[in-house]
Amino acid sequence: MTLRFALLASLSARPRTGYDLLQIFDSSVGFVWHAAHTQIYPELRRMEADGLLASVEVPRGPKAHKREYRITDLGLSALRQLASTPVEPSPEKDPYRLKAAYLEWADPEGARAQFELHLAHYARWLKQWQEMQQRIADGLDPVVNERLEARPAAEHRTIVAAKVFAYQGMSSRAEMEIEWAKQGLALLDTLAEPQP
Amino acid sequence: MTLRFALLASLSARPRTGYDLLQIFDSSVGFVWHAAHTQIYPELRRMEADGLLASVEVPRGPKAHKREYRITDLGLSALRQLASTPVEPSPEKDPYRLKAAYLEWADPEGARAQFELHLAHYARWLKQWQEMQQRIADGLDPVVNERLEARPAAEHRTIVAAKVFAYQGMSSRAEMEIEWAKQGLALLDTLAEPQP
DNA sequence: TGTCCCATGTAACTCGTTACATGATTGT
DNA sequence: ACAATCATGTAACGAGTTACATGGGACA
Repeated sequence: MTLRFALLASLSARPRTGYDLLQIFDSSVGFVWHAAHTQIYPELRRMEADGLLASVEVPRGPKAHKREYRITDLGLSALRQLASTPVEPSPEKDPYRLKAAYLEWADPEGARAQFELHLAHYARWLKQWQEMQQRIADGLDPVVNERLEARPAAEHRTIVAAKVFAYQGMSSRAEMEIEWAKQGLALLDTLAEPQP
Repeated sequence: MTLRFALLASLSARPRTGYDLLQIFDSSVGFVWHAAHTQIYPELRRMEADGLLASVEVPRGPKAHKREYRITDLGLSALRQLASTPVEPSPEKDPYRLKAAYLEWADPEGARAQFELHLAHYARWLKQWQEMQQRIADGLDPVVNERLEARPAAEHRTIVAAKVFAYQGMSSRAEMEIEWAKQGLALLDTLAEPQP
């Protein structure tokens, strides 16, 4: 259902091909919800079968085609419904904390490497998310700008605020993860010291 | 693989039945990695087939039985291997931030209800995780204590520190989520005000 | 005798990943 | 000519959820 929501939301700005959506899932939206082409293409066809999308074949060069999907009225109401229905957060499944809980079974180098990977990963993404947040706030993100053009001016404030708020949340998460990984490395140092 | 890790780790303290593990997955370990009985029972059988576990049938009453699993040497080395091998964090899939990014499609009450649910959920769990952390630090958690009894005293410091550190991470996550949800509610208030 | 709790299962389905494939177009 | 990019697909598998099912044991 979440992929569906992401696709409906992306297509609510303007019609796009599966490939266009793939690009978006490798950048903006994909910074929050990743999906592979092997999942996107079949899902688009299913959504069309369900009446949420409609598609046209667009020629490209003399022989090739691409298929462009637009959201239908049914799709729009599905999007509004998904967006408006609160969902109970699911039971936690946190692979990093789980692994950390059984740290005693790891050799020290393995444990250290894990925290360092964790740190590097979230440091890298923190940068991405912060840049994205800045870009949107400055009105420089092309995907968001396309959306603004398609929507009435009265909505612009909300649209920008929502996107900035989402990426801000991603950044907070990253900062928390970085802090935690640093504490993990510090913990390994203490555990390496001989006991008093 | 993560469920396997969780099961191996749980069984490294002492032999247990599927039902025992279920209890644990409804409390301690399950506060970090949730799993249902429909997933646990078949996985235990597969792990036995793979030689990671061995089981015996234990009578209970005159007619009924239960099956108790213990970790084998192969299982122990699999556990050590899983614990020691660093894993690259996966691409982000964050349903909360995704939904927030398209807040403009939600009706205001729906959006508010979502943030309130989010807040209540993580407030509830923050309490659980903090209590668990305290209980372990104070040597009062029965599951951790069983583990300590089964392992040499030299490891005790590491075992307790790892568990406390994991639950500390869960708490940090919860605090971040609570803060974010509060900002979301505040954002909805600003958006409800008329523009200057 | 009824109601929990103990204890374990199957089957169908959804979601997501990985591997394998194909062919046209654009630019150097 | 070749490489990179555009564009889309299938198939097998693994992980996880939901629904459906069953039966014994303990205690009031």
